[in-house]
Formats: sequence, C-alpha cells, structure tokens
Amino acid sequence: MNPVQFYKCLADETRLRSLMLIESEGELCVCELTVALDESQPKISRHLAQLRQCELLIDRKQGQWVYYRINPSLPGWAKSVLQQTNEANKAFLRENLANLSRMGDRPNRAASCC
Amino acid sequence: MNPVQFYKCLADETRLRSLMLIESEGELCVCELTVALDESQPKISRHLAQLRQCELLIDRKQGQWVYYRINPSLPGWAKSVLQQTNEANKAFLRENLANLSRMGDRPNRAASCC
DNA sequence: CTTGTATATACGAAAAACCATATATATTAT
DNA sequence: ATAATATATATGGTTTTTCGTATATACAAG
Repeated sequence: MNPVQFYKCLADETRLRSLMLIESEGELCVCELTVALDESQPKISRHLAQLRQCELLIDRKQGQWVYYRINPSLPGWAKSVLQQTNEANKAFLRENLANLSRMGDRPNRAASCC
Repeated sequence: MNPVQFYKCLADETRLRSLMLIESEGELCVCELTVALDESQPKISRHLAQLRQCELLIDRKQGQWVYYRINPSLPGWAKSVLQQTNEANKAFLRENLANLSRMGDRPNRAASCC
C-alpha cells in the first residue's frame, strides 16, 4: 500500500465521507450512501469503485444490494489512520448520519440475510 | 483543520515525502529538501508554501536559509497520522535519506545560530 | 557595490481529477 | 414477460492540480 496512493483516496470529499460513514456503520450499501451524502448514484458508485480498486474497501453482494466495508486486510497503519480520523472528527459526519437515520426503507440486512 | 483539506496536502508525492522527511529530521531547509528529493527548487518551494498555508508546517528564517518543521499546534489526530505514516513506511524515504546524508555543505544550524 | 546563493512567486501550458448524463446489467416484484 | 429498483460503467466536457520556466527578493561575501 503506497502511502501517496492511500492519501489520494482520502483527498476527496465524497470518498472521505463515504469511508468515514462506512467506518462508523461497519457496512453500507450504495443507496444508503447516496442518501447520507445527498449525491447522485453514479457519483457514489464511481468513487466506491475507486476505493475498491485501491483495496481500501471490499464489497459483498446480497440480493440487489452491494454492501461495502473497510478491507480487513489493510495494513495496520492505514486502518489506524482511518479510525483516528473518524474518532477525532465526529462533527464532520453529523449531517450525513442524520440523513441516514432519517432514511426510510433501509435495506434490512438481517431479514434478507441467509 | 478540515480533514479533506488535510489529506489533500498529503496526496502528492513531493509534499508527502517532504513532510515525512521533516518529520524524521525535525527540521529541514529548502535546499536540503531539493537534494533529498532531487527536484527543482521552485517545485519544492511551491509545495512547502502550500503546506505552510494549510498550517501543516511552520517556517523559521535563519540567515539565508528558511527551515521548515511540523506545526506543533496541529490537532493531535493529525500529528498522530503523520507520525504513524512515518513509522510504518520507513522504506518509502530510504533513497531520500540517502541523498540527504550524501549531501556535502549542509547548512550548519549550530554554528550559524546565535 | 557587485556577485553568488537561497528562497519565493508569477504565468501559461500540460496533466489529472472530477462531474453530469446516458446507458447497461442484474435482481426483484407484478 | 414486464416493470421497477439497485448498481456499474462509458463518454465528453469542465475544473483543479501540477509543472517548467522566468523572474523577483533577501541575504552574504568579497
């Protein structure tokens, strides 16, 4: 994991917010992120694809949804950077988390799973 | 300190290497960085100016030299991110540190000071 | 006072990143 | 089979970043 490449991934509003939201929530699908960030679906998808290509995120398909989470095999320092950034910048996500909690019809992982 | 802005500062090869070198050495002047990175003086100066504007670095003028170091009043999480990145990526700077140690005529802080 | 060294900045060009829109695929529901 | 939902990707254009070069300023030395 080249540190420059790593930081390029974090150097965009949409990507950093997505990463932090996923870090906070454990796992989120594309449609949840579009609501939380109030951005278009292709825009979110494009940035998620980039984060997946750089191996910061991994995805899991379940029915019609694709869930993204932090790649558990990220190097420790990278995981730690994500965690610390999240811990120290809770206010950064306030509005996004509010949007998410207001979201009706969130895909029900438990019910649709297994 | 907006985290997006912070990471944009790290998302460039020249700036990240400069930051890491300064983190490692405590303080470096422009001419030392041009040697360590083997890049043109205006290029180095331009990136340092950006890091100073974003308040990641502060500078100190001594004689004809300008020394840069990490801004001690950076938020803790940001300092910690820099430190951890440095600790975990020593190899990243190997060549740059070698260039620096090979450099003749390094400005002598102690001698020219006070 | 002139020359040389260290640094900063301005300017236009080149490259990279980002975006809106359109469209394609897959899955679920009717 | 058809319609609706979720997601991914392609395309062309716009904005942002980065860069090389030239130039300006400040200090030091002779």
